[in-house]
Amino acid sequence: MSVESILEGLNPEQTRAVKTTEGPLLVLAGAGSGKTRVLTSRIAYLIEVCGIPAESILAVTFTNKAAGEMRERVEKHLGGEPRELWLGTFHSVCVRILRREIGHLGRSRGFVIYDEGDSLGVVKELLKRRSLDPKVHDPKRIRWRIDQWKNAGWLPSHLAQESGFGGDELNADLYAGYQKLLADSNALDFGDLLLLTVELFRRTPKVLAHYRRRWQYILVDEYQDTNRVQYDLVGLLAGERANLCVVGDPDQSIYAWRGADIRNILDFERDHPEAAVVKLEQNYRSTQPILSGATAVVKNNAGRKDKEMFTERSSGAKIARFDALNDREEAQEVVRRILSSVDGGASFGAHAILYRTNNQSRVFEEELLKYDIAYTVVGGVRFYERAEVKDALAYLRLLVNPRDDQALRRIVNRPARGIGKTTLDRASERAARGGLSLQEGLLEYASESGGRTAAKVRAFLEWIEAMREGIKTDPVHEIASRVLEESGMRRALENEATPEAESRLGNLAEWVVGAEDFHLANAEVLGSEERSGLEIYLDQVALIADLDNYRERAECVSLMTVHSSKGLEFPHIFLVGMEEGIFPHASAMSDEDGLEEERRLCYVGMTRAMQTLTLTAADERRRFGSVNYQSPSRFLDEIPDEWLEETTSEAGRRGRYGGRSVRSGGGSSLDYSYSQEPNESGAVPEGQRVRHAVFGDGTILQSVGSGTNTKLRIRFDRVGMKTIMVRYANLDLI
DNA sequence: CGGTAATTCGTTTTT
DNA sequence: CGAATTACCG
Repeated sequence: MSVESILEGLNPEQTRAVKTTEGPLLVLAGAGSGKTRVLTSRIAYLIEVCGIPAESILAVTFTNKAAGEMRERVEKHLGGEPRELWLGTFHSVCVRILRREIGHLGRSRGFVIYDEGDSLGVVKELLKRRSLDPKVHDPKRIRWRIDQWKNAGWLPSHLAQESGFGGDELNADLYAGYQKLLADSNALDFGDLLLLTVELFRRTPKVLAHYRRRWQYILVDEYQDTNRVQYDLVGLLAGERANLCVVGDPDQSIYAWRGADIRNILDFERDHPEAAVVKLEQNYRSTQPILSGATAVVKNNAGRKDKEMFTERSSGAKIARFDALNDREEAQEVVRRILSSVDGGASFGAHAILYRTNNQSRVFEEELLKYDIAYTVVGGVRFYERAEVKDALAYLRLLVNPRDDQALRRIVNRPARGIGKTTLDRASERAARGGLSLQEGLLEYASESGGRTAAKVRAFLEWIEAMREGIKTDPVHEIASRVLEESGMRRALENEATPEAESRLGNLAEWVVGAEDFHLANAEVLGSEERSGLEIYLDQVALIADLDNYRERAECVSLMTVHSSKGLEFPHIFLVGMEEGIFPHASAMSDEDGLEEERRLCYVGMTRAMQTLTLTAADERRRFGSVNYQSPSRFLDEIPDEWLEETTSEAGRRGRYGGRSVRSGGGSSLDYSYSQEPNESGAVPEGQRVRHAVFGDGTILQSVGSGTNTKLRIRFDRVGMKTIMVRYANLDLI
């Protein structure tokens, strides 16, 4: 591969960022400025042009998705991915290091990774052992506090030397206890992965020297979102005179709540006085109104590093603003606009609905369902966090690590096998007293007492032991199906015979397929690895965020939080719920820092849009069952009129609300009830001609289901076949 | 012990 | 309002 083809199509600044390979480099890359392109070209340039061996390069991102995208593009440049190149998330890189080196910290290399739920379980267990009332000492808050400490780089052992625990003696003590419990279970939580890697490097200079020598070139993506531990980690690896390239955009720093410190990027030049700085200011994504509108908002932040983005897409629609009466109408209007955009030739997949908080997705989902529009929700209840999938995974975890108390707790009685709370409490007590794992506690209990329950416990433990046969060698999906069969999970769900159970079975089937995909994708590597396929699989799923699995499907509207949308782009963006208290969120409104982060978040959301951007707000919003009165977000006022266009809905004002002027008509409030037409009983004559507000006229072909869940298969003259819920659809008989 | 009824509780954003 | 945890009875 030639220099020319690597640099082809890059603008002068991008080229400079690629070619400045020696010494520290700060790339300030605005939204849509081709940052990923620069990073991947740089890797290709280092390898192909400078002749740097791939193993000397480390590239770190925040999400697996970003890592995957980079990997793909590097492959394209180089015609194959060099195996020795380390390219991954902070967390996955740390896991890889710890799997080799954690012995230096006196820990076992066979550790499991605890997710947030597991970690909360540990806190609860700890409170129980300390006889502390969870009502008084909120487990969630304690877990959060511990997590903050970890993000800030504090271990309990630092307590003596430092004052960072700030008089919070009880929590500091609980933190120590929490770490002890984790260690007893041979488990690490997310924070530990980073924190212990830093600790490892600090305590064993020999190990640090090894990795430092290896990685002569380090690249860090999204540097503005690094927290203290990540900053330390990068600093340790890069050393004094590092070829360290960090890429980021201070305006897109949106993770302060997770410990990210925007100063890491703002102070890069102070940390590395000899650093070169490249600013990428050309936006290749958005039209002028979108870019200008978004920039105008973020410019209201004080202490901002100035940066002037520009675009050559000077034409384009203004930013649309729509004020709805309530959240329902807001959703209806958004869906209506999506449909009309699709009528105009766009695909559903070109549209994304972005909101501040996950719970806002609900109304939009309902509306999309009404019109039978396919959609995907990113985040919310993630696949690997669904109860049944977590259960199944817990079985696998327990097979690998008998000391995984949280996994055992989860599945010991699922499906019900007569080992209930009391038994578990007794076992747990023994475990606490004798310093045993929960499984050992159970064993002790079962061998010391007779009776029916003890027999059941023995049977269960023996079964688990038997299941451990072959887990080192068998393909993951085979172990997975074995667990589903033999544990009785599958049978229990089948016997339930409810739609929920049905969907769970579906999820589990999908899970097994996923495991098989894993096996196939890694088949050639697995034999040569020291660790078993199952172990590697468990590492991987532990670090998967929902976004990582997200594949854009051309026919699907995407729904996600603004946070999740970072790094993505869509031709048409709907940024919804633009109201005080929601966006900016109430919890961030009291201090200036919080407000500025919200503003950056707003900037991130707006700059996802390529062609059109629609901002919506509602006057009334249902929350906790009661109605709240909302006022429009201050961010709306911060967009100059020149780029903004207020629009009203045609269809929304007519017909549906009986021609009432819903806005200025003087307090007539829209009720939430749905039209029940064609009739209440749901008995709809097939062949009946109907008129739909959006789809137009059509003929009913089939009626499925009964009561409020009746669905109609309708062939519309204009848009073809649709399946529609009677309960929701506003149908008129004609 | 296990299922159902009652009550409580909550909403930020996530690797 | 709805999910999730707890209380209670069979």
